[in-house]
Amino acid sequence: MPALTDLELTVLGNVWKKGACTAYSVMREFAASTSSYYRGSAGAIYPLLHRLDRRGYVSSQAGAQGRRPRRTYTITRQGLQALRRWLSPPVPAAAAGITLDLLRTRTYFLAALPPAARARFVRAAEKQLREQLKINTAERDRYRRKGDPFSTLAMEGALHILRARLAWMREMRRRLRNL
Amino acid sequence: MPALTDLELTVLGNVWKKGACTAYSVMREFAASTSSYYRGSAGAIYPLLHRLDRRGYVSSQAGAQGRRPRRTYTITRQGLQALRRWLSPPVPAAAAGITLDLLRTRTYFLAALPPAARARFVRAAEKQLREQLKINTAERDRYRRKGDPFSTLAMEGALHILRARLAWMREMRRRLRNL
DNA sequence: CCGCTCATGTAACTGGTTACATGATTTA
DNA sequence: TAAATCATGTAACCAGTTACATGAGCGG
Repeated sequence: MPALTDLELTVLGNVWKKGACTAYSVMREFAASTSSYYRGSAGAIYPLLHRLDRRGYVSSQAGAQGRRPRRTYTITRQGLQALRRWLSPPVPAAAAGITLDLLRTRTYFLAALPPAARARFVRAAEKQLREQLKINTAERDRYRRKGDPFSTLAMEGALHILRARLAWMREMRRRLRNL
Repeated sequence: MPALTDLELTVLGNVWKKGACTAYSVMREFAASTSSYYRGSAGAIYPLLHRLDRRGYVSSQAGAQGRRPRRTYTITRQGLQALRRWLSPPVPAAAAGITLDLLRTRTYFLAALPPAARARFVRAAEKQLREQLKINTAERDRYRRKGDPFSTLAMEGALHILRARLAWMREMRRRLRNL
């Protein structure tokens, strides 16, 4: 059987964190998260949890109330083991490597613009970054109030990156002047 | 006709930057880049350039040398226009928003580990980040030597982010001690 | 009783990857 | 002359999204 993907492990982590929960509630969490690269669509989550169930990483209980199916998932020993292995060294290089940054990809081609338009791009980017900083600070605070120190720490990471990108834009503005 | 995707615009930008070039050379560039989220596979690039050609964003010249096809692409006026529009305000919120960070996704679930193992994770992550910092610094220097200030600036952005993630890990180590 | 949210699922689509086929040209 | 690289392409696959269908339960 193939290794679990990052999405599968992230879902597994969610199930672990919540205790018994439905596929729907995991889906909501993904959809609500501002940080999510995955949209958290039903078409991804439902088959994924079936898969985890079949392979023994989670167990499922059919809900007794009513006649319609209401399935709750719980992580198994094997699932917790897989989750812990994922969180243990060695950390794969790809996890630390730089990913897609739509501001960076644009920066490569800034020479295609006249100087004044380059400055406009940078200012617009700074504005958007400040906007994102506001949104994600609010999310960090929500986690903090909920008393979830690890999610708080995770969002803190997102804020670090956002501030770094903002500093990069300020530096860019300076450097563009004498180019 | 639908709007161009970010990948299409990135390829278009590459063609603009190189002047006349083959699909193969664009593919090599993507494959070589450490920053690329796209692998730069033939199966993606070749059809993509055909598409840009059909829609008038690039023009193609069949190579005269030999009897085998050797197609070079050049950006058109319409293509340059699209590229400039991409680089002009408003910057879409998604471009500034936070993306997938495989260290962050792991951080959410660090509570599943015993305290000593958490610290091991952070140290391993720091090690990988330092490794990536070395690799990307070298890439930045390559761009600098080539005299490409915008690509240099772009890689500078990647370095900013890598350093921010490293600082975040150091902070995490401190915070984990009294948790 | 109307609409909203909870809840489960599927079918069609999309866009990129993997793996392969093919052949010319260059280099050891 | 063999191996590597340049060069172009395609077919099968895969994972996630979009859009939809279905129905229960609850609040206004």
